[in-house]
Amino acid sequence: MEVVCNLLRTVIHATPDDLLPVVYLFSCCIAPPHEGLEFGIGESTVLEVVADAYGIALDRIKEWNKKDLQIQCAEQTLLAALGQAAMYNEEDSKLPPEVQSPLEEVSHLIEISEKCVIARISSSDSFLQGWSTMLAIKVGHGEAADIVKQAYSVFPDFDKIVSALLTDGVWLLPKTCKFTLGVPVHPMLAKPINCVSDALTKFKGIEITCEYKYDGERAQIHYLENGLVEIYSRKSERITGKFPDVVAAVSRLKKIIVSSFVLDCELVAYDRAMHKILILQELSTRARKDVGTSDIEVNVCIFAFDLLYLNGQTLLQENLIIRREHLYASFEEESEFLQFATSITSNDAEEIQKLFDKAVGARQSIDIMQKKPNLMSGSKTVFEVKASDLTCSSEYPAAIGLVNPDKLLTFIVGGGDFTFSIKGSLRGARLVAVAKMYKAQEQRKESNKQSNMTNEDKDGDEDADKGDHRLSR
DNA sequence: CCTGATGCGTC
DNA sequence: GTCGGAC
DNA sequence: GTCCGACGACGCATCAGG
Repeated sequence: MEVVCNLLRTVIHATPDDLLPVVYLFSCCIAPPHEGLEFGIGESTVLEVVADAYGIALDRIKEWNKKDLQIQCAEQTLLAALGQAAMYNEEDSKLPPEVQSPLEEVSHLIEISEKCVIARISSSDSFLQGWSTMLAIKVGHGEAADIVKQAYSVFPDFDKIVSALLTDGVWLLPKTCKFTLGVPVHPMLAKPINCVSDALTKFKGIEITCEYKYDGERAQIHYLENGLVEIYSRKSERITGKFPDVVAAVSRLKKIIVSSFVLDCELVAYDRAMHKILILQELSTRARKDVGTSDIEVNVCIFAFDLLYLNGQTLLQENLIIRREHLYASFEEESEFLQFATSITSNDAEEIQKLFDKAVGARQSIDIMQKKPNLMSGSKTVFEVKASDLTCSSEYPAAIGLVNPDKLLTFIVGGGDFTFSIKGSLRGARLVAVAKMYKAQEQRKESNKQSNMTNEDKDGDEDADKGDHRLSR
């Protein structure tokens, strides 16, 4: 924590322009999730790079990978290893004496990087903690962390948040970075419990509200003033192209008075002839890219359960009951296309149990959930902000670097930038960059080691490491 | 052109 | 989505 | 309790190889 704090402090003082890259470095991503920028590096890629960098046959690497090497979380591992390797300084650059073969060296790097990654990621939002702690120190207040977290949960865009922080400071953050149409807010997730009575115990004395949790795909639908529609998935990926029918339905079924909205809903496969909900598996057979309205085979019904934004104004500060009223008032139900999620508000155990049984009995794939207490008690705090809301997507946990708009891939490591221009396809270009990076690092270490070894022992594959190089935790 | 391996998203 | 370990 | 990783099933998208 202190290290993170000092790092950020130093960056802000010395090279404020680097703050954004550093923030991305810490937050394990290269762009806001809805922009769809990804590294696209998987396990096989890592193996290729490793093979290439060491001049070892790919087949052999693959064999090792099966048995001894245990490369997991490929992208995270490799990138972290690269970053860590690049950060070696004179004192630290010595490999342990037992590390002899290239394979062991790779394993060693992976091991180091694993620690690095764990240290960073396992403290949940260490980046934000450091951030906010630092800011809190700066302004002599302990609330900074919450403000930053709140801002990010509602407006997950570091580009804007960082620049707003630098120019206007943390206290204005709620104003400079607020919920914005077209930027998906982190969805509120349900938390599993064992039975209805557990929930009642937990929420004792608080009025609660319950609703069906339909078995489909979570969607957050943004409708802009100009009629443009965007749909975002649970992980804030833009999935508009997968659901042209939903775009049409939502445009048609919004009431006249509605000029813009953000609808939180579940997209459920639906048999319109039979008026029947279909299982999730049916939904998953839909094509995903550039779907035309005419070639849709599996229809969906929108089960709407929340309205986060309406006619130019956020509803996030309202409680769930109010938001529901807005929801009901803003759309026409049409059973084949859009339905409101079945719900009741009650603290009577039997009534709730009845709804639960109905959900289970009538439609096997539907269960029931309870919203968070502050959402149903009329509290002003609508979207509870937790550390988990800030967790980066697990898919790309350790992106070291970022892709600039001008198509440069930049690695920010070891106090220096390594920039490679992108040629050809993005994917291929990234691989080249990674490979170059790796080789450059190799050379650096080579010259550091000097005295040791005449050359890399390319054939040093004998029995590799029996030690525990696995990435266990 | 088809096919299997791989990647990656959904739950 | 579930599970279980760490705090 | 909370957080966060590992884990599983499934199906589309993509691409290398035949």
